Amino acid sequence: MAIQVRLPDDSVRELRDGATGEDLAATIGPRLLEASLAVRADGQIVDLRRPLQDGARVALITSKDSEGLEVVRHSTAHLLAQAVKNLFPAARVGIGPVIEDGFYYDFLVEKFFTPEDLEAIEAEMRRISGEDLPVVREELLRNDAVARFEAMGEHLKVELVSDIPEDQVITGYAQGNFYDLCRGPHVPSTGKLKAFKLLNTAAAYWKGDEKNASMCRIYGTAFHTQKELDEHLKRLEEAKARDHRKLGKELSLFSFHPEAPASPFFHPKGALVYNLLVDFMREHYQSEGYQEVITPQVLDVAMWKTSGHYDNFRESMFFTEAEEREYALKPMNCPSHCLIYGAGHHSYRDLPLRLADFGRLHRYERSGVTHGLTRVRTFCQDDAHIYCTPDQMKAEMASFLVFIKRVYDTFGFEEMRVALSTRPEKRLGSDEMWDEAEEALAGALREAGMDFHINPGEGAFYGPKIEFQVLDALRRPWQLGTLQVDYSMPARFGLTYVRPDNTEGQPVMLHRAILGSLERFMGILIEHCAGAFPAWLAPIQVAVLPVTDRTHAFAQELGARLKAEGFRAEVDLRNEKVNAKIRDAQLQKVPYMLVVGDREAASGQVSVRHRSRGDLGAQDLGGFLDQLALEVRTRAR
RNA sequence: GCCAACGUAGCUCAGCUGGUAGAGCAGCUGAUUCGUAAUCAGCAGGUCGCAGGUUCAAGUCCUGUCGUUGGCUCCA
Repeated sequence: MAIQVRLPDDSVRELRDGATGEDLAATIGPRLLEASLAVRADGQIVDLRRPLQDGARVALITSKDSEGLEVVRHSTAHLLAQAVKNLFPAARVGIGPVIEDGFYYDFLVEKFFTPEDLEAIEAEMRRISGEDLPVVREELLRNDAVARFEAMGEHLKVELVSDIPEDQVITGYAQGNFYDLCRGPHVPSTGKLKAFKLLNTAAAYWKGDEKNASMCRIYGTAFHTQKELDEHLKRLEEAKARDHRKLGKELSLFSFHPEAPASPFFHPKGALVYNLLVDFMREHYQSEGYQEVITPQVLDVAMWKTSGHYDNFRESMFFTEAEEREYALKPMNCPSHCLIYGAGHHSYRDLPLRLADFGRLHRYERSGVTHGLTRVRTFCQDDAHIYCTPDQMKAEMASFLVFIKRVYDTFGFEEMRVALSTRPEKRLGSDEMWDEAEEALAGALREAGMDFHINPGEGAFYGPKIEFQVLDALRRPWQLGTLQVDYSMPARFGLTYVRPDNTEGQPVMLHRAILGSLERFMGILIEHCAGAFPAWLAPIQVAVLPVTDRTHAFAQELGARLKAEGFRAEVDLRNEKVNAKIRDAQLQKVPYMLVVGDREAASGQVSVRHRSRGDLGAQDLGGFLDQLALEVRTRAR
């Protein structure tokens, strides 16, 4: 008996019955056999030593294929578990899946692993890899699996076995003295695993439930080649260098203080950038037909009960009390806007009414979840609510989609990912309302030709939402904007408008933000541009650097001129060499430096240095001013 | 909130097994007048996050607490 398999180049190869991917590789060549990690058979990736089916389309996966990476990472997770069991026999293993940039494995241990432990574990992994142990798959009967893991004392694995559906084949993998419950597939032997690194430890609950035992999670990553691993590690270093918390300190943008945990204090330079971002949005609001409002910080709890926040959002709110009346700090602006809407009569002719608000919001975030500027307890959104008739909703959504694209483009966020979050369990309103709202959003995206995926159950309590993600310079995704449909809040606040036929209708409310939280956006922007803000946002746009104190007067004149022209300039009169002044301006990421010495004082010109383009030579001041003005006005990146 | 780690001068960090706190940068003063990423010298700067405890003696050990970090979970 023989079987036939079809290779990627459509050639057909005949093999003996029961032949495996390994056999196939061997028939093609020893080098391919050596390089093979797994095999893709009819679209599914399986172990190299699994028998192939007659007629299957097969492809051998080697380190050249990106899709083998998951197999490598998963096998490296097993390697990690084996090393841990060798060094810490008392450790009990949990789960060890592949994640976006690597893998992790959870261990139940008495004492948490230290960084030194991690090094020892990694060394042990290298030793085991050097032994090149074969990785052997085995199918198990349910009872045998339970008995086996019980005998090993791996009670967590026993628990996992019982969670496996009845109709599923249970498999285990052995490598040397290590045995693990696993679906696979895996590399054929531990020697295939060479390029890996353990990164850090963290606590995690068994099955992610905080009622369960806390385990020690080890994160690591693995690649096909050392070169790819090194590149990845370099990227991590780069991300660390761009960390907005570090840059925020270095560039004196903001600070944090225990007196107000997780609440940023913006220093003059940070506040400047912050306000420029607000100005930028205001400018767009002008042309997009938004009107700005200002609403209170502290509002009666009764209103939060009306809006539904009290029942659905209470655990994220701050409360206060005066004259025996209970108040809450606003976590959102929407109810206030409903009060404004409700303060007058509205005709269909008045709609859409677009109310924007840069009000400060406070949300109680549990300690431990906060992070720099990206997750804080007080922030401000480029928030707005659009009240419109059901007929107008579509057009409003469409123009918003154009608007948001334009804004992201300004910052160089060219790639956008879109997700539609649908009804959560805890929600207001009827199922029909949710059907309609979800369909409206999906329809708007389809008409705009935007691809999106669905996050089931992730919507806000008052309505479904579109979430807009951008990719930063390091291609890390960040969620910024949102567009939400809300029928509930207008109903709860009894909002109405008069239709052309003089009957009363209920407006639809769209919640929308583009930058999201200004705080968070600033953090993301800092990391995106590595602290080197585009000229229009740079706290200092021009540093004037006199070479000697003979040119101080000329430098000060220049500084005054720049300021008079509306630029943010600083003159460095310190008793330092020009090299030192340049260095400091570079470190502060100042876009332009004007080096002025005797030559410039005599000619009246300026020597321009750009922070990334270097020395641009001498030019007339007028030319420089025009060019900078253009750069600022167009918000060039 | 939970688990773990960390908290020393404005910043970055050193301070081994307990013996009475140190460097570089920044700052101040002076010298130097210099051409595209750090001129030299001197001075000053700390109740070692905070509160207890152990000890003859605590930055160091223990307990509590606050904050930060990495995660869990949640989210803009």
